[in-house]
Amino acid sequence: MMESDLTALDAARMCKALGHPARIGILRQLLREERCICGRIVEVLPLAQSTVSQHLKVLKDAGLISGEVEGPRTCYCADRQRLAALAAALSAMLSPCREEQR
Amino acid sequence: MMESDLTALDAARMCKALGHPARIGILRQLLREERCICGRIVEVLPLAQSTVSQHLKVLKDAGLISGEVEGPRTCYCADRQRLAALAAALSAMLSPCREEQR
DNA sequence: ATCACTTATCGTTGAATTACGATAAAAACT
DNA sequence: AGTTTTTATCGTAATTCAACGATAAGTGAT
Repeated sequence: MMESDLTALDAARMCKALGHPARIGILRQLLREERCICGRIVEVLPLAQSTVSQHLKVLKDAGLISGEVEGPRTCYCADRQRLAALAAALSAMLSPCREEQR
Repeated sequence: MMESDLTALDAARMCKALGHPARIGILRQLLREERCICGRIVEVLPLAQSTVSQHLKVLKDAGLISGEVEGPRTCYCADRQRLAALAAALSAMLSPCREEQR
């Protein structure tokens, strides 16, 4: 047992965070390059730095990415485990015989 | 090959639709009872009929449920295939060796 | 034809989201 | 100390969302 089940609320929070093309793009980029500084993402996306920073915050608050300060910059990483948990939770919704989830 | 790949935009649209606890609840209910009339969902959720109807529309526009009129009522069904496609798309994001998606 | 029932839509309100530029804050360099 | 670099935060405007009650529109029964 992995104890990574999500509550419906947690799943909703994550989905909400993923519910914007820019944030999907950021997550993609983070998965592609493993580690990314904010500025790198700003390079890739057609958005202002402040906007990207806000999107990063949303993703972080949802637990989909982590960011650690490294000197003057902040290095972001995708949380693959959490993303996997979300995918699993959606799949689990489909299986007919599942125990009640909170 | 199943040709059910999602564009990032489509995935974002679906996630956005799932990004509200009420809509997760509606989808759950629909998966539990297979077919549900709008009124049935109104019974289960603590929301006004008009609000539920709106949420149903959002889910339908995202392609996560379908609804067909049956006389005076409308019968809704979860689109398991689409939900599975979303779960698969999220999982696919995690696998390192994947072809470019649009 | 009228009535009851069911659901979608309209109109409205308040709250949240999205985007941006400007600014602040922290670290590294000269 | 001052400058540069990098990022988070603030303030703001425009848009969208969420919720509700009221209403309309459709069907079926009396």
